[in-house]
Amino acid sequence: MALDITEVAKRSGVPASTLRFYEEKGLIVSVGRRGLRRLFDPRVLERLALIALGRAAGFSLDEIGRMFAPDGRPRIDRRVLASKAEELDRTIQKLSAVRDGLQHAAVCPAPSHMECPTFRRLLRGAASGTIGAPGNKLASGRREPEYSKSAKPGKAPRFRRRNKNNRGKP
Amino acid sequence: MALDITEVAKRSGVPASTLRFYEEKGLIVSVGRRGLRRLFDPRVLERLALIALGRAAGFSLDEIGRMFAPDGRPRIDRRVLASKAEELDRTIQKLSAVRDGLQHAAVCPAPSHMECPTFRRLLRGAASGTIGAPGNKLASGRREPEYSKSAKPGKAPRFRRRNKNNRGKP
DNA sequence: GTGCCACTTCAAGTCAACTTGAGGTCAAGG
DNA sequence: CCTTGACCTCAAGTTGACTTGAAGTGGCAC
Repeated sequence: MALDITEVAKRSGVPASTLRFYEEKGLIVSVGRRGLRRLFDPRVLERLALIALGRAAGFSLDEIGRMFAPDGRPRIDRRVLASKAEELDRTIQKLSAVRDGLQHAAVCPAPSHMECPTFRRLLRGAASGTIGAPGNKLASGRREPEYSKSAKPGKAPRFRRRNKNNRGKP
Repeated sequence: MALDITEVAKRSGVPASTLRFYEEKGLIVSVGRRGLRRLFDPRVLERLALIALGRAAGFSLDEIGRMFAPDGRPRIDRRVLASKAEELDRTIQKLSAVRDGLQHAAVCPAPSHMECPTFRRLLRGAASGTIGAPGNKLASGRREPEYSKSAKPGKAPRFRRRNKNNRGKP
C-alpha cells in the first residue's frame, strides 16, 4: 500500500530531493522505511497537491506548514484564504496593468517608447510604487527590510518607500 | 542641476544602497561626484521608473540591462515586449484560477476543504502542474535546473515534471 | 582648522526553496 | 556471496536582488 519515494516522485512530479526537503521541514511525513528507502502513505499525494496549491497562491513553505494541524489534517483558516485571495487579486490587477502597457508598447507606432503617452503613464505607475516587482515578493508574505541601524528613528523616516506592494490599507 | 544620491533615493523611493548596486550592475550611471558623493542626472528618475516597470513585468535586472542600448537610450525590442506580455497573461490566468479557488474555499460551507468539489478541482490543477508557484519564478525567465548528473540521458527522463510553468508551446 | 556625519568602498551576509556532492548503506539480482 | 544501483545523510552550494558591516574620506558648519 505504501509508496516508496521514487514512486511518489514519479506520481507527483516532485523530485525526491524536494520530498526529503519537505519531510525535513515537516510538510510531509514518511510512514516507514524499506531498508533506507522512505515509504509514504498514498495520501501524501494529496498533501503535495495542497502544498503546490499553497505555493501557487503565494504562501511560503512555512506558512503552508502552519496550515496543517499538529495531527496532520489541514486546518485552513478561511479568513487567511480570503485575505490571500484579495492579495492575489491586487497582484492580478497590477500585472494586468503591466501586461496591457506592454502589449500597447509592443504595437505602439511612436518612434521611441518614451514618446508614447500610454507607455509614459505606465512608467509613472511603476515609478510611484503602484506596481511593485513580482518575483520573490509578488504574492508572498514579505518581510520589510529593517533599516533600524542606518535610518535612526528620530530622523524623518519618510525616506523609505512605503507600501511597495500596497501593503497598507488603500 | 544634478541630484545627489540621497535626493534620488528620496524622489524615487529606491534606497541609496540599491542605487549603488544598480550603478555597479550598469543599470544607471552617475554623472560625477561632489567629493565622494555621487551625482545623478535627473533623467535617472525616468530610468529608475523604467527599471521598476521592467521588474514589475517580470524581467530580471540582467534582462533590463540588456534593454538599454550601449548609448544608454532604451531600445526595447517590441517582440520581447509582446512575448513578455503573453507570458504575463498566462500567469494572470493561472493566478486568477487560484484566486477564484481560494475565494470559493473561503466561503465554502463544506465542513472540510477536502470535501468541497471546487477545492478538490483546484487541487488537481495544482497537482498536475498547470499552475506553478509564483514567487521567484512567476513571470521571470527561469532557468531549468540541470539534472544532467543525477538523471542520465538514457534513463527514461519522464521522471522530471515537464513545463511546471507552461514553458513549452501550449 | 577641525570635527562631524553622511557618504564612500568592498566583502560578506541574507533569504527562500531547493539542488548538489561526497561518502555511506542496503535490498535485490545474478 | 558479492556486486550494483538507488537510495540514504549531512553539509555546502546556488540564484537574484539586495542589505549590512567595517573601515575610510571629505565637504561643510562652526
